[in-house]
Amino acid sequence: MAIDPDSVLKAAADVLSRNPTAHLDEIARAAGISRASLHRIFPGREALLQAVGMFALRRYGDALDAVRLEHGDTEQTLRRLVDRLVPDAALCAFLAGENQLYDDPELLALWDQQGDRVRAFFLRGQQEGRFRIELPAGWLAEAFFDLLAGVGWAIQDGRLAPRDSAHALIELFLGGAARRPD
Amino acid sequence: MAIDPDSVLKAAADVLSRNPTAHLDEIARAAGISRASLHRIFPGREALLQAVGMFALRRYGDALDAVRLEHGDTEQTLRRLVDRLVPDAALCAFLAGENQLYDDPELLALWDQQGDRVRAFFLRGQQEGRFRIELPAGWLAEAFFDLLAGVGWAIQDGRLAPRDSAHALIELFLGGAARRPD
Amino acid sequence: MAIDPDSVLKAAADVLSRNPTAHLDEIARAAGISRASLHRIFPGREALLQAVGMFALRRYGDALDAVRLEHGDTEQTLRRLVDRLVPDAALCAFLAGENQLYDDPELLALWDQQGDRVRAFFLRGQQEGRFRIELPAGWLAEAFFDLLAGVGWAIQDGRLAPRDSAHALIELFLGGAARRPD
Amino acid sequence: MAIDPDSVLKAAADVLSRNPTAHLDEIARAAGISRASLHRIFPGREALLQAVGMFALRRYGDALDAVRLEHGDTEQTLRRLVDRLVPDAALCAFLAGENQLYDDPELLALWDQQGDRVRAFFLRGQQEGRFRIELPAGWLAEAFFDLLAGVGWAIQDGRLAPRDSAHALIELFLGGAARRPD
DNA sequence: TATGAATGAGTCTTCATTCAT
DNA sequence: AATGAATGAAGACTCATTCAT
Repeated sequence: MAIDPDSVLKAAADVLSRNPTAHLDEIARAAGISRASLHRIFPGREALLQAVGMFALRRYGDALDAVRLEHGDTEQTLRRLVDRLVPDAALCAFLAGENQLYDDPELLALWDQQGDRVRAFFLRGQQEGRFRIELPAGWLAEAFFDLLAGVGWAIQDGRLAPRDSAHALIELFLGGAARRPD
Repeated sequence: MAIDPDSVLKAAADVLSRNPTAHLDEIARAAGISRASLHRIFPGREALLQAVGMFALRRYGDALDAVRLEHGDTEQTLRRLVDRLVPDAALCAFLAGENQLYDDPELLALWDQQGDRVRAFFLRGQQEGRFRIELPAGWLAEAFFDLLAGVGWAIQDGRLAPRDSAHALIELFLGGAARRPD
Repeated sequence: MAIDPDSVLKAAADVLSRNPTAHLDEIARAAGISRASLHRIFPGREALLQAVGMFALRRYGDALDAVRLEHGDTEQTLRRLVDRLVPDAALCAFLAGENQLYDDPELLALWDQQGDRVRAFFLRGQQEGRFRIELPAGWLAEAFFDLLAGVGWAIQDGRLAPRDSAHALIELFLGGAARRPD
Repeated sequence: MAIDPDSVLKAAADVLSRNPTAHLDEIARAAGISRASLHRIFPGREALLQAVGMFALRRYGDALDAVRLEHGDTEQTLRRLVDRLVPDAALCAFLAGENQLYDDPELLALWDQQGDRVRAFFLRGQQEGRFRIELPAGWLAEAFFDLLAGVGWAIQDGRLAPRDSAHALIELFLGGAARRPD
C-alpha cells in the first residue's frame, strides 16, 4: 500500500511545530513509516521542511479561497476564516516558528502572495468601514497570523481548548481586550 | 579582557529567536567569541539555552516590576508595559519559539510565575471593569504574549518598524480590529 | 521471458570494470532489469561479484584452453592468446581492479590455477629458449595480465582502438619498447 | 600537534589502492586520526578521493621533474624514472584503479598534462632512435603506466618483492619478454 | 516470474564537546 | 583566560535487501 505523502506532511507539521529540532526519526515514527521511506519521499531534511511549508501555505491558501476572501462582508468572512483555520492552527504555528524557512524563494513567494491577499482583505474592510483605519492593514494581517499561531501552540500544549479557540480569537481580534464604556 | 556573559546572552537570544536550531558556532560568532569560550562560560548547549531563557524571563519580570504591575490603573499600566517590553520583543520571540525550553523545571517555574502575574493582572483589570470579562484572563495573557513575540519577529525581519510597534500593538490589543459603530 | 544470467554478468563486468564501486542500481539498469530481479538471480552483492569473477575466470580459462596453452610453439601460442583475449579485456580489467574479490576461496583457487597455467607456460617458453630467462616467469605472467587489463581500461575509456590493441600489446610485450641496435 | 595532511593522503592512497571501497573509518585508522578529523581536513569522501588523486599526480609530476624528463638520454632517464617511481607504485595503482576519479575536471586536466609529458618523452626517444617507432608513443606511455600500477598491486599483495620490482619492470618494458636470437 | 515499494543496516557527516597550547 | 585543533557521539543519509503485488 502506497504511503500518502500528505499524511506524512501533516504528521511532520504536527511534530515540527511542537519542536523545530525534532529528529527525522521522531517524524517518521509519527507518520508511521520508516526513516528510509521518509527519505525516499522527501530527499533530505531540508526538502521535508520545504514540503511541509508548501503544504501549510497551500492549506492556508485553500482556507482563503474557501471563505471567498475577496468577496462579501469582511467581518463575516473573517469569522468564517477563523473557524476554518483554527483546526489547522498547528500549521500556522509551524509557519510562524520556522522563520528560516523563507530562505527558499518558492516558499517565500507563496508566503508573500498569501500575505498580500490577507493584507488586501483588511484594506478592503477598512475601506468599507469595517476595520479601524488607524491600524495599518499589514499589521492587522501580521497580528491576525500571530494570534493564529499562538492558538496553535496553546492548543498543542493544552493551554487552550480547541473548542473555545476560534471564539476567543475572533472576539479578541475584532473587539480588543478593553471593555467598551457603555 | 573578560567576556561579558550578558552580552553573550543577548547575542544568543537574538540569533536563537530568529532560528531556534542555530548552531553554537553561529551564536559564538554573533557574540564575537570562539566556540570554545562559549563553552567555558555555558557548559553545553542546554545550559546556554537555559541561561538565555532565564535571562529573558528575568528581563520580562523586571519589566513587570518596573511598571508596578500589581498596582495602579490597569490600562495605563498595560500601555507602559508595552512601551517597556517592545524593545525586548526579540526575547519574547525567543521564549515563544523555543517551546521545549520548558522541560527545565526551574525555567518552567519562573515562566509560570510570570504568567500568573500577568493573568492576575488581567483578572484585576476585569474586576475593575477595564477589561472584557467574556474573555478568559488566561487567554488575554496568552494573546498579549503572542502579539509581543510576533512583533519581535516582525521587527527582526524588517516587516515592522520598531518605532510604531508599541502603539500598533496596544491599539490592536485593547481596541481590536473592528471599527466601533459611532 | 526469462532473464539470461550471462548477459547480466557481462553487463555487470562492464560496469564494474569501469567503476568497482558501482551500485547495484547502475548494474541492474545496464542489464536492463530491475534491482529486485538482479537480486533474485544473484542473492546479494557479494554473490554477484563472485559470479562475475567466476564468469571472467572461466572465459579466461576457456581462452587458455582454446589456444592449447600447454602445447605448441609458445610465441605463436601467445600471439593467438592475445588475439583471443583482447575482446574480453574488460573482464581482465575487472579481475585486476576488484582486488578484494579473492577473499572468496573458490575464486582464489581458480585464479591461482589459471595463474599457474600461465606461469607454467612462460616457464616452458623460457626452457624452450623463447622467453628471456632473466625475468621470473611469475613476473612475466603478472605483467602480461597487467597489460591486458590496461588495454581493457584504455579501450573502455576510448584511449585505445580495439582494432590495434592486440598488435600493440603483443609487440610491446614480446619485443619491448627499446629499439634494438641493428 | 597539527595533523599532516600529506601523511593522511599517503595512508589513504595506500588503503584505497588496495580496496577502493574502503570505509572512511579504515582510512582514518590507517592515518592514525579520528573520522571526524578526517572530515575536517577533507570535507567528505569525494573531496578526499580528489585530494588523494591530486597528491598522487603531484608526486608523479615531481618524479618527472626530478629525472628531468625533457632532457638527456631517454633510456637512462627512463631507468631513473622507474627507480624513482616504484616506491610510489601504490599511488600509480590508485590512479589506475580509481577510473571514475577523472570526472573531476581539475584532476583530469592534471592527468592529461602528465600523460602528455610522458607521451612527448617517448616521442622524443623515438625520434632519437632509442624507442621503437612501430609502437605509438601514446601506447608506450599507457603501457608504462599499466606496468607501474601492476607492480604497485603486486607489491601490496606480496606477489612481488619491492627490491626486484624496478629492475623487472624496466627490463621487461625496454627489452620485452622474447629472447633475442643471438 | 518480475517488479515497484518499503525497510533494516550500516556508512557518512556534523555537530557539541574536550584537549593542548 | 582564550582559542585553534582534535574528537566522541549521534543524527542524516544511502545503500543492499526484502516484501507484497
